[in-house]
Parts: sequence; C-alpha cells; structure tokens
Amino acid sequence: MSRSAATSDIFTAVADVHRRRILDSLIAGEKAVGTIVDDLSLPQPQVSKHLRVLDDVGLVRCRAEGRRRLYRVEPLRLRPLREWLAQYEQTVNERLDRIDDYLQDLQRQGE
Amino acid sequence: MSRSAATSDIFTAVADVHRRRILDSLIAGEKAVGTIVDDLSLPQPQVSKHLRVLDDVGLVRCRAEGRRRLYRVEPLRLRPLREWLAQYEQTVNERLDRIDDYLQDLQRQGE
DNA sequence: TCATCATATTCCGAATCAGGAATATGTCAA
DNA sequence: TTGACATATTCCTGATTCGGAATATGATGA
Repeated sequence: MSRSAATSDIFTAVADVHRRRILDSLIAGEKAVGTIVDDLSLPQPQVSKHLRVLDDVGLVRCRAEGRRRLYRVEPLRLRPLREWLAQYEQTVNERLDRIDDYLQDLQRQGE
Repeated sequence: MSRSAATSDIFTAVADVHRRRILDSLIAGEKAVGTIVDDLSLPQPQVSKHLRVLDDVGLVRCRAEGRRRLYRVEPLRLRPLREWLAQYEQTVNERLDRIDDYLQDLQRQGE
C-alpha cells in the first residue's frame, strides 16, 4: 500500500478524475454542495464524500451559510505537486534545447 | 472506479510514491533496472512492475543494451499534469495579490 | 549447450477504494 | 414542534491495487 491514503496525500487525492473535476468547478469561486452536484451531474453522497477527501488534505475549505455549506478551493495546497513537477522542468527544457539545436542544424544544412 | 487505471492515466501513475521515486531517480539520466533497485532498495519485481506502469503511460522509455534494459524518463509526458496545474496558477496569484493588498493596507494604517 | 546474470511475469492474499442505497444530522420556516 | 431542505455518514459490494514469493523469459559467455 504505497499509494498513500487519499486522505493524507495530495497526489492520491487528485488522482481521481471526479475530485479533479470538483476542484476545477471551484476555480470559478465558492460553491454550495448542491451546485457542484448540479454542475457535475454526480450523486450528492459521492460529491460529499469526495469533498471530504479534498478537505482532509486541505485542498478545499468549507464554511457554513445557513443550511448550505460553501466550499472553496485552496490552490496554495497544490504546492507539493507543483514543486515535484518543477524538478522536471529543467529536464524538459534541456530536451527542447536539443530539439532546437537539431532544427538549426537542419536549417544550416538546407542553406 | 473513477480513479482511472494507472496504465492509462498519468495522474494515477504518479499517485504512487514509489513510482515517483523511480521517476526522480531517472532525472539524473538513463538507468538500468538493477541500478534503480539498488538506489531505492526495492525488490526487483516491484521495480519492474512499476516501470511497466510508467511505460504504459509513456512516462518512461526503455532500450535494451545487452541483457540490461535502460530506462529514461520522458518528462514531456507530464504535460497534462502541468496543464491541469496551470489552471490554478492564476487563482494562486490572485490570492497572493489579495494578501499583498492587505499587507499594504496594514502598512498604510501603521504610518 | 549450459550455467548465469538481468529482467519480466504470474499467482496470491490483504488492503483500499469508488459507487450505490439507505439513513442520519443539522438548519430553516411555518 | 414539525416538516422540508441541504448535506454528511454508514453499510455494503465489486473492482483494483500493492507487495511478496516463486517462476518465466531472454541474453551472454564458457
């Protein structure tokens, strides 16, 4: 069980496509559970359960307003993911540089 | 089963910490399976299985050299992850701007 | 060809997870 | 207080996953 529990690991939390869609739908702004349910056409219990997972890892925050609960995304919490990914930026750039060099070589040969 | 099969979805593929460590260890460059096994102190069959998953989603590529197999990371394949994450950059920046504004307000009040 | 090295695959059991249905909790309004 | 609304939780099941052990495949060199 090396895929850590979704409830403690951002990477696992965003591995689920429904959870990603929920986060995506919250980019537009704070939303009530019912709104998310309507937007994504998912059963309400599922949405609540996914929101719970996202809340446990801190990717969303919740506040109560009357009998509704408004959730918002907490994008700063994506930082570990961003940082992990950043390790590969350089590697990508090096490859693109090599492609650039290659294309320039081709061009020189054509002249 | 909305967490798509690891073999078809890079989000799920990188959800496993061992697979991330394997990818990380390949940043340094092409490596044979045995080298990864030594570096990460994981059983060889597990490494092979994880490499298979990573290969299925295109995150690594393999070439044979004698009886060894050399794997390298394919960072360009992380693009969907990068793009998904990019959606949240703006949201992060907006929040930071708001924090900035707030701090400036504080400063003005202190003057 | 045979033994050996390097890697991949298969089979198994335990754990985890997502989804569905039913139900519980909590809040408002009359 | 009661009933309706909004959301959360529980229970269950099937599917998937990981890890371990054993074994299979494939290439090399004697």
